[in-house]
Amino acid sequence: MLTNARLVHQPHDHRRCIHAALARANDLCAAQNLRLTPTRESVLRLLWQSHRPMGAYQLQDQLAKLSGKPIAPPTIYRAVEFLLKVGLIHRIASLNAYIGCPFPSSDHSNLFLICNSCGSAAEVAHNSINDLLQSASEKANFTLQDQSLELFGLCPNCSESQDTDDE
Amino acid sequence: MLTNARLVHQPHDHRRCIHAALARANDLCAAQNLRLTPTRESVLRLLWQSHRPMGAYQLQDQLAKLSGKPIAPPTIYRAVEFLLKVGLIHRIASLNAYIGCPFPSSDHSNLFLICNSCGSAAEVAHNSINDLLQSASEKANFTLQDQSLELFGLCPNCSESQDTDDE
DNA sequence: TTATAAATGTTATGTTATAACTTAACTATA
DNA sequence: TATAGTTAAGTTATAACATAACATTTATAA
Repeated sequence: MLTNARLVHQPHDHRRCIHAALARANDLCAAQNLRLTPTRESVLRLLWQSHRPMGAYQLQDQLAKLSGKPIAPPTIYRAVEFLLKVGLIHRIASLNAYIGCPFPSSDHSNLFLICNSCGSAAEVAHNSINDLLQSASEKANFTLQDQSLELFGLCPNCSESQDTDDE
Repeated sequence: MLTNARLVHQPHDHRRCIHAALARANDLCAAQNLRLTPTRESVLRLLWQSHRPMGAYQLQDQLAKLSGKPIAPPTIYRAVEFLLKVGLIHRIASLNAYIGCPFPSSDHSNLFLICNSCGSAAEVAHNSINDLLQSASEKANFTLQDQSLELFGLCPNCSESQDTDDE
């Protein structure tokens, strides 16, 4: 099982997350002869500013601030499209939002644990879940190609504070 | 395991699907003292015209045609909101679309098998999957509240024709 | 019957995403 | 180092999805 759940839900030196993500991105693009252009890198960096998914128009605002000039939606969507294709980020369909992938080079299908309270999203790649989904598909003669698995609830931090609030 | 996968992917007398869905809706609303108004019933009926999810603006077009007068988006979204709340329909997040629920009275969390080729969507409520998701959540100290599980691929019919196309 | 709540109509607008066309920047080859 | 080919980015407009806010109508029950 591959996951960043512990990390996401604990205090940590987040600069390391950002740094590692950018290093992985550089490696991955170099290996595939793809160009991690300034715009693409900026969008990736923005998505790694936190462990919360960001929408395209949030990215637009922030990139506009960073670059000091107006940015049009297609600029964002193109960068996002590239990063998705390479596997450096994921789309969270139920939020219309995007998040950095913590293990982009491993071929994995993923599950997200999204906190209804703080908005954090942790990624889990769980073989037994994927196997079970695969076998359920097979039972229905369904040829599985892609998946979007999003669980909503309370992360460890938020469910604790929820408990104490309720007293 | 509760599913309508067989039915969805086989030729069948679809009038029975529609009829049964409306009967269930009437029962369910009667039992809870809720009003299945003409608009709500029309939207539900439209969603049961096929086993493919429909978007809000498709519903708007069709309802306008049916009723012979223009329909504004809020009309659709209100009907959809009601039907979702009662559990008569589901939202498919990755498609921004809605589909009738084949077993609205059973408390279930669901998984959709969505065909990339014909657009059909079958619903599966699979205890072992839900248990596994629950236990994966627990392992991460995550309090599971809701889920959106959407599998994409080829339905039995379309994967067959795909095979023969490829020869 | 009238007060109340529930549902619908109406207008406007917010939010997310893409089409279509132009310009600029990189890359490779002669 | 020109030049053509390709990829990326800029620009404008608009499509597609969703909701806010307020007015009106319809159902229901006191």
